[in-house]
Amino acid sequence: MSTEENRQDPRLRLVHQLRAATVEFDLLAAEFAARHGLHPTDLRALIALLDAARAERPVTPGRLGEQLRLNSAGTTTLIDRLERLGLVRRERDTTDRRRVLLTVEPRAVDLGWSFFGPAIGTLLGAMDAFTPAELDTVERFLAAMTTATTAARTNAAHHP
Amino acid sequence: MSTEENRQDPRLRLVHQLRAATVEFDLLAAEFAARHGLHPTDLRALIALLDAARAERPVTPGRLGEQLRLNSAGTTTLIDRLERLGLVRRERDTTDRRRVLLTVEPRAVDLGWSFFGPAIGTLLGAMDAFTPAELDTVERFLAAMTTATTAARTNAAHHP
DNA sequence: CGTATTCTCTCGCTCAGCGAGATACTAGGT
DNA sequence: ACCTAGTATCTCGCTGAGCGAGAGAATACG
Repeated sequence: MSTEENRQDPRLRLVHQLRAATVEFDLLAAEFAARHGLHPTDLRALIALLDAARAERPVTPGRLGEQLRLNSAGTTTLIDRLERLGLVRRERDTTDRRRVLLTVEPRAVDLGWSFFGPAIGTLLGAMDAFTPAELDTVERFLAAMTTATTAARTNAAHHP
Repeated sequence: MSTEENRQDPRLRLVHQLRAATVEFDLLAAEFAARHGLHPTDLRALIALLDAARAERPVTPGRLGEQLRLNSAGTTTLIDRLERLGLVRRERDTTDRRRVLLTVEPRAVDLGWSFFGPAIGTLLGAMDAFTPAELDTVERFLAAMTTATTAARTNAAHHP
């Protein structure tokens, strides 16, 4: 996509590849968002909500806003937006009536699959060129990179 | 980070890992942006500009806006912002005087390295746990995934 | 009970990005 | 030379995402 230099260190080349993949993923997400009149934040929220739904974890506006790094006002607006689009529903928690529980509508699940389904299919297809052992290596690698990135991030956050 | 289910298909698990890595990268970028009073778009622009500078490719507002999917008005505002921060400079192209050429200030390069340098160092360190052959496999894998994602994206774009 | 705490929402504001159009320059035909 | 079409950037006015401050409602805790 961007530069086709003859990089020296294979490890640096990998960092670059990793970033290229990230950029491509983000572009795919942006494409999806734009097509459905969603803002980037809406999509991030939707993904978080679908993840939580699959894990049967209840989600409140507070938790969602925290995860997306929005303040409470922004979170309210976000949920208003998603609710207006019929993607999510607010329900008062019966045990703690200060809280609101967010439930994703079936429409949201369908929407997610309609777009990411084919994309995931393409990815799975491309994985056929690799042996199980190789995929295992890649999985370890990705896990290591994720951990390292998290470490770098929290390091940076604690080191003003 | 999100769900810790016992997924069946290792390939699906990999898709998930890939997404997790992407999310973590984006969070790191957001952390950097927030710390320096940059908007997400500013950071994307800066990365594009630094890439172009390293490849010695000249960048005009038009090209930049195209890459970031901004219209001309938004692009002008973006460059105004970057210029006000002293990260970039506008210069009229002498051969085609309709054009403006953007050059990144040394300050921008320093800024980028001050943050991503340590992060990249952490990533490189984490790669020491893998053999060159393994890293080679991972590189092929990432390239395949990037290509597949691009394909899925342009497919979706052409299939309204 | 009263007081502090927690969770969500409202209000007013700032500013990123959009659409429409202005401006300035270049290219090509005649 | 001139007129027209095309290209690159910028200006203006507007919409709306997200912020800070704080209100309102429910719970926890002394």
